[in-house]
Amino acid sequence: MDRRSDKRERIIDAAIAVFAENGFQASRVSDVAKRAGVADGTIYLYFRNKEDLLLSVFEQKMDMLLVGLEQALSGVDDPREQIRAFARFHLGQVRDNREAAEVLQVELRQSNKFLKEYRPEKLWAYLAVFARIVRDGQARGLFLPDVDPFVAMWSFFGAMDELAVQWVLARKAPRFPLEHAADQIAGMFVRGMSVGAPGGPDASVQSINLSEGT
Amino acid sequence: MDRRSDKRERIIDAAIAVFAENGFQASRVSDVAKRAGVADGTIYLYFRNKEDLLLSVFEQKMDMLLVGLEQALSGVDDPREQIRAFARFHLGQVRDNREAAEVLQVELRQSNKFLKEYRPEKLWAYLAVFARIVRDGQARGLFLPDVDPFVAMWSFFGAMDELAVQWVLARKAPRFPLEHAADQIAGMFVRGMSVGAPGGPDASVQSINLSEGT
Amino acid sequence: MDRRSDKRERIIDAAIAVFAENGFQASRVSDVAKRAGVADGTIYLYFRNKEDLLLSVFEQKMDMLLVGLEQALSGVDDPREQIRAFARFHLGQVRDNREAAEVLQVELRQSNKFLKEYRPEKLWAYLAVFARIVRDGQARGLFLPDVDPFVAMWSFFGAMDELAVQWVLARKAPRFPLEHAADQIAGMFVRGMSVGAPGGPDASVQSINLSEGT
Amino acid sequence: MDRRSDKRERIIDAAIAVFAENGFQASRVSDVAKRAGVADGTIYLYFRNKEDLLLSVFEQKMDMLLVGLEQALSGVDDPREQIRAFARFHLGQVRDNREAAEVLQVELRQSNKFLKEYRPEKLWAYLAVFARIVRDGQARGLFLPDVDPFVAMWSFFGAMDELAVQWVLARKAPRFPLEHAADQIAGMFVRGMSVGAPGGPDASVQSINLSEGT
DNA sequence: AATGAATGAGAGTTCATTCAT
DNA sequence: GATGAATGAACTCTCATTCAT
Repeated sequence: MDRRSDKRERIIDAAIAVFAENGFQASRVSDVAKRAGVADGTIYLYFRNKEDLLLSVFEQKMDMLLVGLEQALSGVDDPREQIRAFARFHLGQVRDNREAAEVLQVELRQSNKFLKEYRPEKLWAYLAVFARIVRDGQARGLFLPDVDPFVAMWSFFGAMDELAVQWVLARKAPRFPLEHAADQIAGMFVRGMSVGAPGGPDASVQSINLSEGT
Repeated sequence: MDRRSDKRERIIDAAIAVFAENGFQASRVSDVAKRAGVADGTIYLYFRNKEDLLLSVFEQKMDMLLVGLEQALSGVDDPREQIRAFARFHLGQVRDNREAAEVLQVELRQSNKFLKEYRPEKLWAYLAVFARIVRDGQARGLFLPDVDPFVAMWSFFGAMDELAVQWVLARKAPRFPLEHAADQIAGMFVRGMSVGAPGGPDASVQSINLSEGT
Repeated sequence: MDRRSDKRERIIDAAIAVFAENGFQASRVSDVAKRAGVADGTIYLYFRNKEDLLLSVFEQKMDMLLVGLEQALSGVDDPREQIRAFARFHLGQVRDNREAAEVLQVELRQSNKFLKEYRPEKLWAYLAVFARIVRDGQARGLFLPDVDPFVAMWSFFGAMDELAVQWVLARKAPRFPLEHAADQIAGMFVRGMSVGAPGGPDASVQSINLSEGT
Repeated sequence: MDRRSDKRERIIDAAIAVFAENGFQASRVSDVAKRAGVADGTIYLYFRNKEDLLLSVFEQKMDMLLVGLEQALSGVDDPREQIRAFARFHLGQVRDNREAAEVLQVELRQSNKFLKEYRPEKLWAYLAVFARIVRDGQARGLFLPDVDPFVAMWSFFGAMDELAVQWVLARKAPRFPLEHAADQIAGMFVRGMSVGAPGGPDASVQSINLSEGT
């Protein structure tokens, strides 16, 4: 099992590199095998098929993300700070693991199965952390009770993901600093959810905030 | 030219329907042709290849979006209201053109060319409207000067896009109301950018805004 | 009919140029039409199909060759001189009409119909001139009676044709002088057919050459 | 490697049969595969594409020709006899391997790549044997020094080739005996190159032949 | 006569996956 | 477990030809 997991790991690493370089569709299983130093058929001893290999990359990286996120948030108590830490952690991972990020951000979307059939429960678990922070902040009276944690969670992820995609796609142009994006996004959502925030003229959602001043 | 553009339109409409039903990869050009009521070869009189057909769907729909957006924003003066109108318009379009949205949200992302080579200038023009609103609001003293319009623009789009994807992908589950998501997202960003917003404990970005009023 | 033949001519000329540049198979009828300045469909008012167009090029050029050959041989009486004049004329045409030669030498062979079904009667007429010269020489006692005019005719044509192909194919390399080849070939066949020629040690064919010796 | 080369051979043999029957263009790769008893895709494990398969037929047959030619000439010393043996061998091969000859004589010529890009080095090696014989004969004083071995070589090949084509193409008509053609061609070239041959009246090339006459 | 938009048949090739060794 | 040769299904695209105008 030691050798087994070793070979499995090598195949996943090879897949990340190959998929990041050519894209999922354009990558050949035989290229992954060659890069991993195994025979084509060996891939199928560890993965059901090509798509399963891609999903396994996803699962493995999400496991790492989940563990890393817990560490990044441990010791941070204030929900507003947790949001900032979340954004910094997530985009820091994108920056530090560009190939893996490229596969997750871009290539994963090329899998029909991923988009239409697969239930990315590990992504949900990852984002559930954000929803929990929101509810926590609401319970503490820091965040507006009208904020829908479900919508906020996907919005936050969508914002980070889109910036990550733009950063990854900026192949040759000088990439903008992801830390800056992380702080901007975190600031936006923290202010956007915080009690005491001013709304627009007819900000019905924030009806509660009318009496609040600066 | 009348007949030409007529036929081109029919092919694009057929492509949207077929791609939405089967997915881009699984769709055969001959199916699109059959649905459009033309011969296979005719497709290639109007589009370079299958992928060009997909990208043309994108271009055509973005043209419609741009025109619609201008209308939706015309007569709205307050930047905060403009953001709300933007969100409602965008997600309203997703709701009212589910097939097209499915193609743009899901299938388009599976095109390597789109992701890696194509420069979606019409999308940039669309989003530039948001950046302009942000700058306008900053000029009027309504929005925090520290907000980066570039990051805000992509965050806003990412948030809406992610919600749209989740809505489109919720094939069988009861879809949540997109109007609700639109208002939530708009409120989040309006509050998140507005002067007078409270920040977190060490909200360095907004430190400047303490003395700013509406 | 004046305009007709004018347009027909323009199409044939365009076909020669296009076929010489791209090869017959790779040439598109629409390219010939474009070069001739007519619509695609117009081609089919003058030629049954693409292959008929190629064969028409052949026929037209063979007509010109036949006329030219008669002129080149007129006034030449000695069969040995006629052979020399034939070779010079033929390879001179190749040199002076490289595009047409290229089509005849190379592209024509890409037509299955030409090779397998078409009976190139004009080529036979052209070569019959050579056979006639041979028989004339034999009647005059200049050429060996054992020489088979049929074999000699095709050998002569094959030799010239092969040299022409090599000259045409030598696209970039400095082409060798065709006049030299013409004289060499003519000399070879004249000597090879002439009475009094020495044969090999057991030259059974030339049993007549009693005086042969090394 | 045994099995590999075995399968490669089977595919080439199948290709010869199929190409000879239907012509190269009209033959389907799947037909070759079926005849060889392999799957379509297997063809592409041994050959880059359909055209490469055709060129490989050429290479393989040329290898066989080269070996056979050496054998046919071994033990023959007199250059005049060698030329006769060459012609007999070559046309004997055409007669004994009609299908292969048909492919080489007719179908190969329809390949643009063969005609315009491919450098048929094996053909050159084959013909170089002829040029060597000529030079040998000249060195021995048997052949006229004015004969250009390059032109003679291509002329000889062109003559044999043309006769072979005519023989192959005479699908229904009773084929003429190739042995007769071989002897005729050999006799023609031997006499045409031999010292002591009579020339035409102004046979400048043969200035050496002072004693010409009947 | 001339046009050129429309037709639609047709096959080479790739590559994920299997399975005998 | 590991191999890698063999499989074979699947589909885009081209372009000669037609025919309504």
